[in-house]
Amino acid sequence: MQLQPSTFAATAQSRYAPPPTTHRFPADGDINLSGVTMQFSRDREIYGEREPADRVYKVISGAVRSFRVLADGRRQICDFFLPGDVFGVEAGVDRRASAEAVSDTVLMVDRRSALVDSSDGGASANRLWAMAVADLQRSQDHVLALGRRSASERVASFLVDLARRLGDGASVRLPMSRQDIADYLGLTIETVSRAFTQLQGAGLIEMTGCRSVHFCRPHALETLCE
Amino acid sequence: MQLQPSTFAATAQSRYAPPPTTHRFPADGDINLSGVTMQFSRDREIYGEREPADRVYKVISGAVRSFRVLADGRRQICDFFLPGDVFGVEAGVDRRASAEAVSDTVLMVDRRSALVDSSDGGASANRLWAMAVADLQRSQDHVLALGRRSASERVASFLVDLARRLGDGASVRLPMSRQDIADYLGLTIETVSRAFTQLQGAGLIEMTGCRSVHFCRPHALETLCE
DNA sequence: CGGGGCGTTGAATCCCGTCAACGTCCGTGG
DNA sequence: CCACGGACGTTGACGGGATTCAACGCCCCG
Repeated sequence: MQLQPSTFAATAQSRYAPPPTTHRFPADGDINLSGVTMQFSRDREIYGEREPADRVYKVISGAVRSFRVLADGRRQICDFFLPGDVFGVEAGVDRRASAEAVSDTVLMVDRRSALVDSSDGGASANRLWAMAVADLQRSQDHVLALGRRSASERVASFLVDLARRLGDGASVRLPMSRQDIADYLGLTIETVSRAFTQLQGAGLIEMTGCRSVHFCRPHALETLCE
Repeated sequence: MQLQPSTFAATAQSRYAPPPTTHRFPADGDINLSGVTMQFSRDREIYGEREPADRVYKVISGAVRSFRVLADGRRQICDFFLPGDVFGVEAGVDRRASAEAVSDTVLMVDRRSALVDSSDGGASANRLWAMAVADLQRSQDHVLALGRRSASERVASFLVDLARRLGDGASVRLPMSRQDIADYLGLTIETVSRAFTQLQGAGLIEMTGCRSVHFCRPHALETLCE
């Protein structure tokens, strides 16, 4: 991991670049990081598998994917991190996944020890525990989707989750490509694309641009997710 | 949740009942529970979804499945807990999954508060955090398997994982039914069965009884898992 | 001997993956 | 200005792996 130039590289195409979003509700706002910010241009690696897990991050703007790859190149995205999310704490001594910037991204970085060895009588340790439990619950939702949902149901629950985290409840702007969505949902880009058109055909969503989704019947969409 | 009679019900068929196994390595032995033991006969509920998460458990003998079900009855097993494992800590105020005894099972139970509000300056909170992180890593392995592995690969990695936890490295005795395995791996019982015969046909395993697996080429089996 | 629980096997079906073609948008450069 | 190329997304045709539906075998037990 190294410092990036302070201006983004030209890899970001304006067509796909989302308007800069900043989390309105500082859900993890009580986590104080040192205030050092770093910028990562699209597809830039933040950390790699098996590297020492000595830093923690908070997303200021942009988006991050955490993933693992099998020996033959199959990739599984474990989670996306969005503005306001803290990540990099969910590890032992070494990383078990890689992390990359989905789009041009600004992160706040701190040494992990700043969170771990605090002398506040266990309060911060409790906070770390709560964060790990929240990550675990997200991961188990993921397991449920991958194990027991159809392609369209996976896409629907993905959209609902994304809308809760950065949408206004009626629409979302997707920060990631179809390939990223496919690798998160255990599908292929073609199947993801077909699921979108299928949900649109059912009158559940409307695509206003391939990265912008409007929810026509939010309740019906949530019903698909159990 | 209520106390079970001290003798097991007759639901356990001797044919499938594994020999009582007790973890030889007390991996979580530093977690001191109160010493109250409870017995659960096969398929008995330990706790249900949405119940208050006020107790923690440690498996003494037997096995436990943690699972969630969709509205239409599809079931996804999130994890199995084996002798030595501590579970029930991985929750917020309410349970997000149900837990049942896979076979006749003995648990040690304690109030969750006994672990959480300790006054040891955060040492126990750190231990809780480490446990949650370990659960998270297991869950992410699960995500990888469900998202990007074929049926045979899932069964292979399941066997390898199980052998590491309660086998002797060369063979395992499965505590759970084909239906449980299927619901853990996101498959059907028929597909699981075919994967077993396929692995056997490839000379990787040998079935000595449908609940007993011998590893003919352990290294080749692990290679299948990445 | 008959019945039920559990597991295996076979045949047909279906959903998703694979392969390919095409469309769109954007940037580049003649 | 338009031609060209590349990245990304969509759609269609086809094939394959998993599911579905069904039959059968095994074992235990009444």
